[in-house]
Amino acid sequence: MDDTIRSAYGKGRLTKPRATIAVATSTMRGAFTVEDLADRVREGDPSAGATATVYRAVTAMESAGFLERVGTRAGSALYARCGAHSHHHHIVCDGCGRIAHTECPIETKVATERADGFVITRHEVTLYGICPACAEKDGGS
Amino acid sequence: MDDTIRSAYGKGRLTKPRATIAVATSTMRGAFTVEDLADRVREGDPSAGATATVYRAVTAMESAGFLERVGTRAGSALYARCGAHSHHHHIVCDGCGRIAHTECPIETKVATERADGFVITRHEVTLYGICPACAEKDGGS
DNA sequence: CTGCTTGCAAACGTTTTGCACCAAC
DNA sequence: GTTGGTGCAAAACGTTTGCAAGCAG
Repeated sequence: MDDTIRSAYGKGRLTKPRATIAVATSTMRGAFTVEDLADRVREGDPSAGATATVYRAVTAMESAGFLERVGTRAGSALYARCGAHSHHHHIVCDGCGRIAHTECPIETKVATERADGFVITRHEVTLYGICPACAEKDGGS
Repeated sequence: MDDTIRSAYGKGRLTKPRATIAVATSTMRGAFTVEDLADRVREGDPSAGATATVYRAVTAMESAGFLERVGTRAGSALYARCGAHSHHHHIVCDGCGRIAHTECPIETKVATERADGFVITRHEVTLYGICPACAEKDGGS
């Protein structure tokens, strides 16, 4: 766990606020916004978690491959920790933010070669839905 | 062409600014941001094209199915006119914004049924790349 | 006439940045 | 001691909204 936190920022420095922020990511149940994460950080340590710091930490963790941007909700970017999987995409629960992974639905040749003469360099695929827990909670409604 | 413009806003009113804005959409070569469109509108009629008006017009045209949101670039929403195709997705050129269409790569059963127990309600798929023209322009570089 | 649309400006929420201070290496 | 990280506040960004005036239907 400790080495996990150390890896969160790649070769960046591991300061106390950064450690707190990295730990906070593991307490988030699924996808979260930067503000969600900042709130969680402040719960444990009100002196830490300045918004700007959390934004910078999230950017650093994303660069290090520790976090992934998994979608958007109400104009805010959603992030999540999802280990070192290979190329994949995400299913984000509109109810609770829980995420699941899916394999890339785009055939390799389409994704990296040509489509209509375009050379595809990257793609974004995000699915949104309702997770089993939220489906059960909402029940018949 | 005239009836095309009339259809742009569905049953909304067709005012002069709105007509100008609708015409401007057809002069855009591919995907464009709202600000891009507003600039184009102002080129022809500096008195028209207040940012708020263009935003409202774009929203109205999107509701009417005349425009589609096709992706994101540098934090701004990208829109494009793409006729009345059925369900499809877009390939956006990172060079010039030109777009192409692709069929949905997500099998229907995955897209609308279940994946990891999630009930998928919607999905976003956008490909980014370089169009043939931009590839040629950049040439050997 | 009615009420949708306009333009302006101000508000909004998210994210970024300038700066002086401080702590990790 | 050098460099990168922190916190604050302010700015930047795209976008939305309140309002009085205007024009389409």
